[in-house]
Amino acid sequence: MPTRVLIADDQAMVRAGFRLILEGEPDIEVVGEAADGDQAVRLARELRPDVTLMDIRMPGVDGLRATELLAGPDVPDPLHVVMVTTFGLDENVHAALRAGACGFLLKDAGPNLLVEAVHAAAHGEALVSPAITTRLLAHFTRATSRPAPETPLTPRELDVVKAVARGATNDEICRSLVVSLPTVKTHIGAVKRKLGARNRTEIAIWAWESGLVH
Amino acid sequence: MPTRVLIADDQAMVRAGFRLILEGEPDIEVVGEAADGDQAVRLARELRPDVTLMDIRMPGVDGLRATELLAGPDVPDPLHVVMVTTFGLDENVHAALRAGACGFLLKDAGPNLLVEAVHAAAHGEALVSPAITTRLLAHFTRATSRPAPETPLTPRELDVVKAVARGATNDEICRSLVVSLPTVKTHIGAVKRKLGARNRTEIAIWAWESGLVH
DNA sequence: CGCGGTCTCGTACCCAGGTACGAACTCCGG
DNA sequence: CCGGAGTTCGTACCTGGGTACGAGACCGCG
Repeated sequence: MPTRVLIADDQAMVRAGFRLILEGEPDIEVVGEAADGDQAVRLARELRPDVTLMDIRMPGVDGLRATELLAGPDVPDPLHVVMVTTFGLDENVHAALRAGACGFLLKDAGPNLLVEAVHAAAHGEALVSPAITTRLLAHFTRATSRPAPETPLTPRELDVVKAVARGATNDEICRSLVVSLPTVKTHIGAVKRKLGARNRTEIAIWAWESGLVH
Repeated sequence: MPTRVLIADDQAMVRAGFRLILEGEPDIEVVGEAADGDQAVRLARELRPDVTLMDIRMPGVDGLRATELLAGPDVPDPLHVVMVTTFGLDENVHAALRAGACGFLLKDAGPNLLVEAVHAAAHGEALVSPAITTRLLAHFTRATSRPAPETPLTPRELDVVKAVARGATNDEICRSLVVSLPTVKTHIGAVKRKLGARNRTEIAIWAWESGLVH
């Protein structure tokens, strides 16, 4: 059985283009079109397509809200929504992922990627435009690797930093590491010097940025 | 001018398959093959291909180390490396991205994705297999979306939270928001109640987890 | 208009957090 | 064997953070 696709975009030319591309595939069937978010939600609920291609910017209810209604965290059986947009601004990407989208394509992505994204989404998997993936990965690696304090932290200091980054108080730390309170303060003082932090909150921030904790 | 590609995989059949797929494209040229990591590094340095397809598991120097040597953070002019593997274990993905790879494909990805990934990598952009992207996004959204304080924060409280998440002291906050110190304390008190935070560090952590700040 | 929520400010108090010393002990490498 | 680094602990002091009130001003809404 073919993959059933719903196209939601306010521009008729875009819808026609998508339909043309997708109907060239034997195992894809376009089951409907919507011109605004409201229509998209109603049609999607009625047709239950395997994949919904959703433009972000649409009159009335926009694609973001529509996606939330169809694939958001509170929806019982969420649909697979692939966001489509002309520009890949970061806020859009964040918001789209937050809303439950399982893909994010730029309109200049080319027919191949569109088809592949539909196939991936049909299996509940995600495909994202290369340009956006690049930024996503940058985000990911930036958030996952920032080592190098000029003078390295000692093992014990790392223990303290991790605890601070979890929001622990000095009292909790000294009990969890089985040392005295002055010891904890000593370590924290050393860490602050080494990292150039002015208070424990900045230590926690550093730990998060450097991927020491998740 | 065509995109010049180097293929590094210990299995000759896989190399042949890739070559067949890629040479079907008019604007892609396979300039070399390597059967292990050592060979891959030497060939890549000599040929300077636009894109290197690199298997993770290879005899001797593995794909991860080879990628580090070709695209790692300390390399002056890094090459574009796309990792290829049969299974997409998370540790591999992390390590590959850390090593400087700009793409990550599963071998069962299909010809289309392979071609698209090479095109993307040639432009310095990244394409990742849908199955892996799914997990990557899960990772991303898990780390980026934890909203829903039972009672929502007011705009002014959000201002304070952002400042706290930057590591600001109460004194700095009250000067940057042009209010008095007691006002800042009031807001922070309210935020702590709403978020169930025990101190300002936990507020900062919440802000980071919820994607309020980067 | 009256009500509720938000933002603002004040005063007062307490304690956790941070600073500044000094001083043991262990372990390791030159 | 000796020096340095790391870890531990102590005492004393000060500041910033957090709590607990109360209260006035503003604004939107029924």
